[in-house]
Amino acid sequence: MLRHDYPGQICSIAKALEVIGERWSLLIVRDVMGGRRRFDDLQKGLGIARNVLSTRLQRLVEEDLLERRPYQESPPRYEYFLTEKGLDLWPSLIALLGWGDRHTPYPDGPPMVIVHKECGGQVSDRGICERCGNLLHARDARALPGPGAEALALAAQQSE
Amino acid sequence: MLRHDYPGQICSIAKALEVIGERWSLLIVRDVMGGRRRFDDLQKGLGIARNVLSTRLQRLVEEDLLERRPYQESPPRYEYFLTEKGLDLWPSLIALLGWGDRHTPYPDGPPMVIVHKECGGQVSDRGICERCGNLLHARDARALPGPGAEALALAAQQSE
DNA sequence: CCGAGTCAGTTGCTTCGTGCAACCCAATGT
DNA sequence: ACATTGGGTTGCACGAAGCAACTGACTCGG
Repeated sequence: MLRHDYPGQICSIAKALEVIGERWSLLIVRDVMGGRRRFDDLQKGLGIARNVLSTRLQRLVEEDLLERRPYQESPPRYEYFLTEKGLDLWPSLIALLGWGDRHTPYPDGPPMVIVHKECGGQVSDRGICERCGNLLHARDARALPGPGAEALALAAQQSE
Repeated sequence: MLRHDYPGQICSIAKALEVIGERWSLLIVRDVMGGRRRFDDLQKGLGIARNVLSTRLQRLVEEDLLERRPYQESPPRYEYFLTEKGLDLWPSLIALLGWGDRHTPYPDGPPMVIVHKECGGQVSDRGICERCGNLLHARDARALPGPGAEALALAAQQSE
C-alpha cells in the first residue's frame, strides 16, 4: 500500500481504513484479540514477513489500537495488548467474519464460531446472541473452533 | 497490496479480506452503494488512479460483488451495480463507519448518518434502528449527510 | 564450559502494486 | 471543424511487501 491515506474523502469509513485498511493490520488485531500477544507467535501464525510485522505493530501502537508492555527485562521482551479502541473493532470483525462465512464458505462449515460467554449461545454477525437475544460487546464473547475446523487442521498438518 | 491472498489462514475474516481487503475496494463498494455507478464518477469522487480503478472494478465483477451492465451501445458504456453479495457488505461497512465515528471523529460531528427509510430513525453501527428497534438490511436504510457535512463541504470547495 | 535454541527485532535485496500522466477511440455538443 | 466526454489502456518511477540473513541478549542441556 503506497500511501495509507485517502485524501479528500469525507467519510468515517475512509478514516477507519486509513488506520486498519493496510494489509495484515486487521488480521493482527484478530490474532491479538484471540490471545496471541508475542512477536514470534504472531509471525508464525500469520506467515507474515518479520519486517512487515514490525512496522505494522509500530503503527498499531502509534494509532492506539495496541499497547506494548514489557513482560520481562534483560533482555527486554514485549507483549501486545488491545486497547479499548482496538477491542472496539470487534463488531467490524464479526461482520466481516459473517460475510466471509456466507459468501466464501468452507466445505465443512465455518472454521470459527463466536459464542456468548455467559449463556453459550451462538453470536450473529451483528453481535447479537441468538439464544438470549442480548446485544454483545467484545468481552462478552469468545471464538471457538467451528465444524469446519478439524478437516482443515488435518490438511494443514499434512502439508507441512 | 502485494498479493491479495493470505496463504495458510483458516478463517473467514482472511477469506473476506482476500476479496475486499485491497486498497480502494471497500470505498468503491461504498460509493456504488451510495448511487455512483459510472467510471468517471467513481474516479473523480475517489481521486483514485484510472488504471487502478479499472483493475479494481474488474476484480469486483469477477468476484461477483459488482455487475457490469451496458446502458448504451456505440460507444459501449457501462454502469456498475451491486449484486446481493456486494450489498451484503452493508453490515461490515456500517460497523466500520461506527468505529471511525467513535475513534477518529470529525470536529462538527459525523459527516454521514444512516437512517431507516421506513421510520426515519437513526441506525446504529450494528444495523439496528434506534427508533423502532428493527434489525435492518442494506435496502432498509439510506445514508444522509450528517451534522459535520456542511463545514467540510465548504472546506473542500475553498481548497479547489 | 560450550553449543543450540528463543525472542524481538533490523538490514539488504528483489519484485510487484500503485500513482501519475499521456494516449486512444467513438460519439456528441457547438 | 474542433473541443469535450466517457471508459478505458499503456508506460514509467517509486515505494511497499516478501524473503533471507544477521544481531544481541539471554536460557537451557550436557
